[in-house]
Amino acid sequence: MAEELAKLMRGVQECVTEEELRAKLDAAQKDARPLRVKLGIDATGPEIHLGFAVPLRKLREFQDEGHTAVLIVGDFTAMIGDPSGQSKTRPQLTREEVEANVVRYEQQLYRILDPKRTEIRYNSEWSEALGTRGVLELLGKYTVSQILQREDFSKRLDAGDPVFLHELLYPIFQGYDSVAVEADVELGGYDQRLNLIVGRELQRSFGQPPQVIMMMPLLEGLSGTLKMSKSYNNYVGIEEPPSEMFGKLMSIPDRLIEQYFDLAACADEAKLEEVRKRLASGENPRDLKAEMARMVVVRYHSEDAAHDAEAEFNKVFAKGGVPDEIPEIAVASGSKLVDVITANNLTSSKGEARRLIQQGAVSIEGDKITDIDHVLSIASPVVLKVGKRRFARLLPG
RNA sequence: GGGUAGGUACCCAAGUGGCCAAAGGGGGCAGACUGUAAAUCUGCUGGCGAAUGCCUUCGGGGGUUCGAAUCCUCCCCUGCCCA
Repeated sequence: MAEELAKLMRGVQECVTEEELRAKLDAAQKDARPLRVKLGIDATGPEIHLGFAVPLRKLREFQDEGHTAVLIVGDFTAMIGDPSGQSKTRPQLTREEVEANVVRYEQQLYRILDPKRTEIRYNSEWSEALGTRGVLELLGKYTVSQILQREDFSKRLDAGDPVFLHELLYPIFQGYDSVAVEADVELGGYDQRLNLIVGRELQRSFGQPPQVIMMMPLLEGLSGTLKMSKSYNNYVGIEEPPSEMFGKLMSIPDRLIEQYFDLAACADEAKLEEVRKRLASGENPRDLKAEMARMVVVRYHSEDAAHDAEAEFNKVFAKGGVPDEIPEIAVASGSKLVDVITANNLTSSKGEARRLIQQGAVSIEGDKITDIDHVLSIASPVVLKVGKRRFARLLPG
């Protein structure tokens, strides 16, 4: 019991409150009633990334103790868009798009979660049923100043940026999900703090025992400036091919190494201590980074895949070699290099292709091409390299 | 409803008649170097064209002008103050 609690508390940034969690775990055991552990998923995009994997793994730990995972697809709240951070209005998705995303999401979810103890619910189910009267009643349970405590809003207000009324309601609806599914515990990233607390308080207003909330640390994105997020395109998807994953992980700034060992590679405390020591000892951070990247690839693919990915990375980037599998392009004799590059999406415009050529980023069989008007005549297959990581094999055709 | 400040490229943000495809920063890409796709330094960062060039882009429409992101006008949107 104490063991279970300790396990569940590991890696949690903040828990409100640990005592309540202990009591709930006790009661669950006594009554043989599994806890309902809620986690909201963002189905505005089809991919699960390493950052979201953090709370998902915690959810799995709950499942391993026999508890039930309740995943909430925020198709209703998606119409509002989580106001955390930005003032952007998110693109509104149709029901069909959201459902398609959820289908893709599910297979990814079950790489981490146990499907037998998983319940997936759409929050439109109860939010839409609320009706105008119900909404008003719900809104009567919370005050403006409570919502405005939220830093996102107060910052935007102070900065003179617009805050729309419907955004203010986002936390309320998200909180109401907890009431609707009678959550015992809710997990989330630390940035979800206020949303999670609202859930607690609404449950209280509805006469339910308030959920315990557990916040997980946020994983920083690849460029190290913002949290990992689909909207910033700084993420590693858990279903990305091994070499892609490995390469992306190798690109993180050095200062994120420990964090990635912890949150992405799931290293235990002993390992983290070792990493700290080795970093401090002046060991080449690259090797540590490679170790971390390997651990992550092993986790989502396999030992073999990790080996191959690393071998390929070394071959291509450390030694300037060529990846094993590259697209093949048949080139009619007399074609212009710029056209071939552009037509095959190695660049997004001819202008970009020319720029890259001028910058010395394009080579054929290792020979740098500097003439932007270069005309191709291919007698036998040759390797075309554009920038550091775009390759193609040119075939006579 | 009145007053006032704004709406600029992927994001933030300068520009207030021609030198503006539009400063600067971020992000992205590339080169050098290296320890890697880290750090650092440098360059590039709307499209088409071989090119003098042409086309699209400064909230939207209309207008003034040889010429507009910049001026006028109407409209839409946001902040702030007043009612």
